[in-house]
Amino acid sequence: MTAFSVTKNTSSSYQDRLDEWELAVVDLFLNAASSFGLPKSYGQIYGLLFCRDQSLAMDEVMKLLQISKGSASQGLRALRQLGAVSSVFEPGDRKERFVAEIRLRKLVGGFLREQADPHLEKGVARLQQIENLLGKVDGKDSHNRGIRRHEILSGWHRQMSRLLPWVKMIVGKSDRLSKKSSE
Amino acid sequence: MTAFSVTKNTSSSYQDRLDEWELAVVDLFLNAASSFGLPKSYGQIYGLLFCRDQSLAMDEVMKLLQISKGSASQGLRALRQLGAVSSVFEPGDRKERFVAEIRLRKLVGGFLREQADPHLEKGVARLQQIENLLGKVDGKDSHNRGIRRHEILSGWHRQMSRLLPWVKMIVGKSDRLSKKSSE
DNA sequence: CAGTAAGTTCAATAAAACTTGAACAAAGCA
DNA sequence: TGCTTTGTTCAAGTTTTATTGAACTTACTG
Repeated sequence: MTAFSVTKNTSSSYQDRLDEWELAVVDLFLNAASSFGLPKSYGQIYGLLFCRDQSLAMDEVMKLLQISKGSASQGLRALRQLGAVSSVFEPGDRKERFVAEIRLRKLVGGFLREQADPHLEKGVARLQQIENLLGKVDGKDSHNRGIRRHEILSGWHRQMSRLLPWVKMIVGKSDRLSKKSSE
Repeated sequence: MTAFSVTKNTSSSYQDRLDEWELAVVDLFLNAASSFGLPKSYGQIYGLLFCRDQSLAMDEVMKLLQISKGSASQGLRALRQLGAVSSVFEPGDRKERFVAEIRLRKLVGGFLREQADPHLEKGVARLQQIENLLGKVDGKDSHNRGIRRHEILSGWHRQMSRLLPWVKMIVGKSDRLSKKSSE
């Protein structure tokens, strides 16, 4: 709210404000992050880095997005863990600087690796647990029913396991027409 | 907690408690729901129906899961909207009864239709908005950068649009070996 | 019709998730 | 070593989201 109107802001080398289109992109990623179940601040940070050609350091991210040190630190760490940003060290500078990964295949791959794969693994354990509980069921009807449900869940698990590799394949394997990068 | 131990509970026709394996399944779906960004109660409700051969009415769901009327009502409605449960009316009974959809293809299809497709549509609008904002950028460098980013985002959008149909295809097209249903 | 059962709504409440910032560690530099 | 910069951690605070239950509709039923 209360935007300081349309100040030119074309003064010197560094800006401390985002362009309007950058704000829109940041907001786009903010929303995207929520719908992938990630904190909004992660989306903002990624969005900002996505907009920039130059790497940014943590304090610049904090200032530009007006988020706290804690959020910036945790967000950048998580994004790196996801493979969505990588860090670079300019020689003769102690600060760690960050750039966004813009290859969709990498982004999707990282997300699946960090989010989907762990769920599938937990799924195995849960199925096992259900199987165990089926051992000590009194009623025969319930036991049979349980067996059938366990079979269904196992089938689903198998199918999801198969799906993920396809997703990783399909994304990024498009007509490599336009520009060189970005996929 | 404080389970009334291993009471036989095989007495008469209706039980008011879940078997241990059923509790485990309900919990599995509770967790699954959270990780898909849906309220936990939706997962519980679906999980319960998934376990049962017979349809359940809303009051039975409430009692078995110990959730409120509001949660049950909203949960069942949302799940039906997602295509994850369907309702049946026993003749001569005023109550609406519910059963779980167990075909994975249907579940995934419904989820994508209700969750992913809307996001893709909103994406078109957002891209348009960014394009508009690029019209009124002062700096040439920023403008160019914005154009490039817009192209990247458009490419991503196109790829995601392509991916979804594949997902719907792949899921459920497995070796139709074991049982007849469940896919 | 009045009475009742089934289901919805939504403001209030509870629970979960995110963000903050001050205290803390780590490491370069003088 | 002491000073400074960079980055992490986490308890407390804030915001968001989900759940509850009482009041309200709807529509059977006698």
